[in-house]
Amino acid sequence: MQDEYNVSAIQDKWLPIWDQIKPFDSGRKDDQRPKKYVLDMFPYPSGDLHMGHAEAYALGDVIARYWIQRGYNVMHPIGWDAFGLPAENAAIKRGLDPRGWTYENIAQQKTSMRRYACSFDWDRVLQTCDPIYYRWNQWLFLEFYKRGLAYRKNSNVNWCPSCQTVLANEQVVQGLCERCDSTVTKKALTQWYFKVTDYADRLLDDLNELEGNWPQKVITMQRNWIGRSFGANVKFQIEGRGEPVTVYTTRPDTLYGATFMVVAADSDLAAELAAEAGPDVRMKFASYLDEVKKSNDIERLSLERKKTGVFLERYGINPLSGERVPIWASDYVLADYGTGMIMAVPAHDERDMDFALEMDLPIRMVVDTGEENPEISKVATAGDGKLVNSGELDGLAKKEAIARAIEILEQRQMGERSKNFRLRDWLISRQRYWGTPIPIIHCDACGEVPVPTEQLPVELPDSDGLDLQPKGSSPLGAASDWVNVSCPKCGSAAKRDSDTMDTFVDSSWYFLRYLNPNSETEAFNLDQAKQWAPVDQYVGGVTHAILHLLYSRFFTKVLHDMGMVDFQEPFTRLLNQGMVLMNGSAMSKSRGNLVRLSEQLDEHGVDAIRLTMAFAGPPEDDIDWADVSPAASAKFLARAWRIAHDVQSTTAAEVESGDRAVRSVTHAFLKDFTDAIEGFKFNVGVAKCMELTNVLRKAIDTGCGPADPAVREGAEELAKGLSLFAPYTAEDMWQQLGFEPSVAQAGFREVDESLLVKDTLTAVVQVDGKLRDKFEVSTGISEEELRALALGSAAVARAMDGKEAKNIIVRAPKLVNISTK
RNA sequence: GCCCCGAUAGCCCAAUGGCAGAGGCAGGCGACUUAAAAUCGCCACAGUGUGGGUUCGAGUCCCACUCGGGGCACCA
Repeated sequence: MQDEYNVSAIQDKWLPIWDQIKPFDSGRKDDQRPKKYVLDMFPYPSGDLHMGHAEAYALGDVIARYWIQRGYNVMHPIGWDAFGLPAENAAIKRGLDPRGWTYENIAQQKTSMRRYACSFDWDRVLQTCDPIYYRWNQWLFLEFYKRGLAYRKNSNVNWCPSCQTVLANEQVVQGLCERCDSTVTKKALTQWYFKVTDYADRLLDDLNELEGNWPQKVITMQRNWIGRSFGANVKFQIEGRGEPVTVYTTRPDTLYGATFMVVAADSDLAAELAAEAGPDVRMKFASYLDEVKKSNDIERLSLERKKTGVFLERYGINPLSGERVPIWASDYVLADYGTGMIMAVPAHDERDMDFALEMDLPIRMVVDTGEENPEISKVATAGDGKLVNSGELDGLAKKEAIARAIEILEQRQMGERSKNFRLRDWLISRQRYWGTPIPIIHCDACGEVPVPTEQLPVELPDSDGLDLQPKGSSPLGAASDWVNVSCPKCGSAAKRDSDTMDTFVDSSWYFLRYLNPNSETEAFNLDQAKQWAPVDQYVGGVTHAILHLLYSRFFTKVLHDMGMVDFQEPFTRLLNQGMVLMNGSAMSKSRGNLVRLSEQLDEHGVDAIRLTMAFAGPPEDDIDWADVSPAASAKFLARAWRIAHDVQSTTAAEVESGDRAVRSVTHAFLKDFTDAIEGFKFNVGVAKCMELTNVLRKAIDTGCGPADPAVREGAEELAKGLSLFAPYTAEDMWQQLGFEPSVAQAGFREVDESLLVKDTLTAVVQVDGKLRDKFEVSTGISEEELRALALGSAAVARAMDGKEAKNIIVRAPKLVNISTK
């Protein structure tokens, strides 16, 4: 046993011992402990771990280790989100095989993670690029397909010219590619989709159950993203067209104010309406459409941009007023929202107002909101008010008018109540190599034919000889041995679908795969799912607030409907950790402010870095590495270690006979520490450990001395508390105290409430809210006694300065407040 | 433009409506030492972004504003 705290020695010493005793094995059949599933978002293997990983895994580990310490059977697995573009791009750049590159990175990260001493169950590791994993992506895809939840359609999709692949809506941020920041363009392509919109209502409504357990921010972002609105579908007859067209509006009350209609320029309907107009219109429309197609989302969404459009010289008939309204085509109406056509009410909609002003179209106020008449002010009013100029709706308030308008439309069979979502279906096919092949075979005779499940997995062909350079179509198409197959239905020559799946498919259900990551016979075991799932605590960055979390929620609901899981939400609680910054900005090589994790670990030790991460502040806040001091963390750990080292009583010491004041501090620590950790206030938890350390130091040096059993009791609980942040140090302390490993499972002492009760405390007297006197009183003092004491105080009399006490509030035993006003 | 979160000491951060300070960093002083490091001890520093309000009492609750961060933003 060493006499000095030696960081590198204890790191080398404990790792092999933990490997042997496996304190974090969650797979024991006879385990009687209650269950807890703690999950960290799995990493992408793009090189070694960095500071951001170090923070995330330090915090997740605090939670996992806390519940182990509290006697739970904690499943805390890790794996790798191993498919995806970065591996492929890096592989292309270096002329390597993406597979080899990926597995090398995984090996390196795994080594780093083990050294970082995360409480992972290393028997549950998964890698999404393993056929044994992605086979079940394919199986799930086919199950979705069977249920009509996976389908192919042709539409204008987001296209990243740099990545040379399509993107899901969620992957386009401000018109830019989420990955590479290129400007995203549109392209008409036939692509695979998952029908998330079928689940839109549930995805929105079930957010209510997460309230309080997920960060409000994430819930709000998901609500915005799903974007449900209620309104009405309204039919307008079109002159010279047999069928009426339907428009969606949230304001059917303003129907009488509809002075024109607008159809999305890039919609089929616009093309049709233009085609049947005069040659003049056809020409103007064609050139306008050309321009619209050239512009990208950034230009389209620019606020300064003037509205543009073409009058189609066609007219619709207002179903309520019978009025004839002109139809325009414009790009400010979206083809893929609602019906791609709107009724425009410039008086009460800012966008329609802008268009009306631009094109000199009439404005008619139909809701008097009390603001200036929009016909004059040229400013649209959207608030509540009284309906005017609206026939049978006149005099009604907005809400009643909406209901009444829908009622009338329904009576006349010219419309009905309706709702719409901002959420679109999830585009899942990608024209890249390093992903899960879509298990469909295209046959000229039979069409889309699912690969029979017994033929799964459809393994990725070797990348040898394939050109992985992005070129707009999947590299797999060129793997002729692989792509050419016979149709499973009719046997004639057919081709495999050569696209691969979005990697967000992989991560949408991985938390269930951890239950039995090596199974060849099922995606996950249903009984195991009953036992372990859903995830009790999920930990990860807020960057996945929409994408990954929405998709996982969608998958969970589908799996629920398939009868495979008995819950509807995958992640019961969610903690979003912040980022690690340096001098106020994100670390990057190009900024020159990169802090290397490996160097930090070498310099200060694993425990000090982990502790620094936990102590820096609330977990959801960003950590500026310039503001924290890993050296100070190391110093504190040495100080804590010496406490254990200095203890002179044996494990047989009777704590009851120990110094009461020290014991009282230890038990208060147990209570406060527990509260802090459960409330995610890890920084406070660390501070409590420091406080206890300070008290024990004093007790040893100048108090009851190192042989007092109370000091041992305190040191033991300190080691257990520290085990959440600094596993090596804590384990070594535990050994210094005479115990066998592992401290991770030692379990906190029960809080002895009787030790928390104090005989006396300091009561304070305020005069008009200001502190004027204080004195020691018995905790059992009565209100009358305390009042008398306060009124008898000379300091209080001075403060009252002869004024009369108007009101005396007594809160025995702590406080008296005398007001004189 | 709309919505959300935040603002406490030189810095990072604590504080069930009840004494503004738990903890740390940086700083100062002292003990130990031949000296330094390490260690140990002690000290100082703000009245809580601004202005109102509720209350016996407000960092904490309410309203308005300023600044900072984040989200959404032609979705009819």
